[in-house]
Amino acid sequence: MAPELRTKGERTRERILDVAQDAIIHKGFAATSIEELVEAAGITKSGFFYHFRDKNDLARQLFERFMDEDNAILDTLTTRARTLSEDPLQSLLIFLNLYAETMDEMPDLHPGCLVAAITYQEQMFDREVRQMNRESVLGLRARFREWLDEIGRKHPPKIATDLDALADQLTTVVEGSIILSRALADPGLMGRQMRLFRDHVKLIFGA
Amino acid sequence: MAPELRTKGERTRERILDVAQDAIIHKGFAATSIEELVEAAGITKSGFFYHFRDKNDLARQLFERFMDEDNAILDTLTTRARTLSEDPLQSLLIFLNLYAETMDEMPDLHPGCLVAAITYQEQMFDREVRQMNRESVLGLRARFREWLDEIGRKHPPKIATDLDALADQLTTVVEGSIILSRALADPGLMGRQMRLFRDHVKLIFGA
DNA sequence: TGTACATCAGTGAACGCGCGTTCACTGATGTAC
DNA sequence: TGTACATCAGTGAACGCGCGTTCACTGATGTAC
Repeated sequence: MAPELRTKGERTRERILDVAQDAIIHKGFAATSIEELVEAAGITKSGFFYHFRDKNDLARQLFERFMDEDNAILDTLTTRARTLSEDPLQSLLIFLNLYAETMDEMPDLHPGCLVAAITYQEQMFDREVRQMNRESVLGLRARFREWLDEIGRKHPPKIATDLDALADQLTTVVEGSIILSRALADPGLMGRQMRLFRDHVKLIFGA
Repeated sequence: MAPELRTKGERTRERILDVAQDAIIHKGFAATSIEELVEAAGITKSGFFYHFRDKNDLARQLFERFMDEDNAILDTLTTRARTLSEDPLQSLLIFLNLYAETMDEMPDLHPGCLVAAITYQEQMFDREVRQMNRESVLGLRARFREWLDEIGRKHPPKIATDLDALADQLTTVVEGSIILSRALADPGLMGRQMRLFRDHVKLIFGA
């Protein structure tokens, strides 16, 4: 899992993905030129095409790597939260706190920010990339819907609630707060939005 | 206020803005070419430059028109909600229902969708456009923060709540749910997210 | 009512630049015997 | 240990296309006298 060292080629490829991710999130896919990427990565344009079939191949590899990182972070936070309490409600509340802290600490690189970037430029990407985007959102929905069901069995909701919508609201808050925190240049906003969502969960199932 | 008829030039300009708004929201600013816009609008490329100084001028005029429409919709919904109840809490709850209905009815053209598009391509736009974007978000924040304060004076919150974050959460939910509903091709999602947010407001101030 | 001029709302051709992509080639490293 | 060959990780030059922008020009409409 620790991807240190490896071959020279893989390190170059990783460097291209790093600069590409940063550029695409800030400027969009179409506005990011291969020329600027290879300049930042310290190779030539033809070197780029040794690693990537074409520009959409870059998007695909980028999104794959991104989803893997994203899922790894969520898995880590889930495991820690489950360890700190055996009650599913308490675990979820701990998880949401950990998630909010993660957002406070790394305001630039949090999970989910590529989802919005891709969604808003969907015509630019081929079917495969759009499908990956869709699946990443559905994966999050399923993950939290199951957790909420488990909570519901132990702690029946105090208030009638659309649990599907509640599962989606986590993603909604993540994506929406990324946009707000960008527009206002306020990195702390994401954590505060996440904690407010946590309050709502707490009220529904009763702490 | 009813912008019927007018001159030939204004109608052409409006037609360009219409096709541009649609294209930019789906493909991003950089990926939208002037060529495709004028083709869709039925004029030549030089005709475009008669109406707009350059491409960023298009963005500026687009955003101005968009913010005006947006504010008009919110004003209408606010007025209707205030008329239907003199209690600020009841009015806000009515407003949120009306807003959710608006989202159900016009899933493509709701307020706020340009904010995200611009935020995710900020490097593409000049300072003026980015500043307009920022101000539109701050305007929404102020509008709801005042409303919440008014509510708080009549109905002290049952639960300690970050009212600044709550005011922002309305925008968060709007922007985030636009992204989710796009990614999943589910137009009803936005309304459901808005109603869930409404539940939270209701719980905080106690219905 | 007719004429002269001004403004409106464009057209058509041309521009230069930068982009994504290709292709023939190459030095460095790894592997087989 | 030396030699032959294969693969890796690129380089450098060239390509054609489409983009945003400019510029000289024009027919239709509006206004003044």
